[in-house]
Amino acid sequence: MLLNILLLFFCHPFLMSNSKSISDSPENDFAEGSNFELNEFLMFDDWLGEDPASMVSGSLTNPVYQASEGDDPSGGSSHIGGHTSRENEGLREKKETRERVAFKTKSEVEILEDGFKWRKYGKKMVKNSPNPRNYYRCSVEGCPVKKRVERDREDPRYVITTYEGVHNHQSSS
DNA sequence: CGCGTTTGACCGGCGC
DNA sequence: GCGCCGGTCAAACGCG
Repeated sequence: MLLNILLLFFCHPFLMSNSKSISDSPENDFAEGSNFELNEFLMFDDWLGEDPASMVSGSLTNPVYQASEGDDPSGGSSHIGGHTSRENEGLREKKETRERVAFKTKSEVEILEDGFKWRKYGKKMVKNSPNPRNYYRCSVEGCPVKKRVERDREDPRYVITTYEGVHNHQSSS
């Protein structure tokens, strides 16, 4: 688990800068683990078109994304337990913003300070969850990074933060 | 006045 | 084709 974290941080520079900025800033009280603790995290590299259940890294057994589609009676459940449209992977060629990382943290607040400036651009109520989902974009002009923040469906104490893309600049704070 | 948030509209993909 | 659903836009608004 720890090896996974180190390896992933090593592979993703923007994650390294995130963790560094958290530990460097003394005003972040949750950096010491008082009311903020990183319980679990999921790592997706080139996530699109993959079965999320197969992407859950090593020792993680909590199916975050499976829970989000568990009991949809309206036929909305699709790619988790049901069919997998793997044949589309061949034709799938998307843009560069493919890397996705999902963190599941235990926090009372949803605004997790990670060293970057974010601008909210959307909010949605998702199906199967009473909690809204917030969409943020990196404030730096030209930076393609987005993130979405939502509360866990069945554990409102947890916050799921999903980063998408790689910063093309230094952290700003 | 500049920048961020809010919030309903809009849009594209997908299943029926 | 229609409607649902997740994601994004953008105008209005708020705040320093």
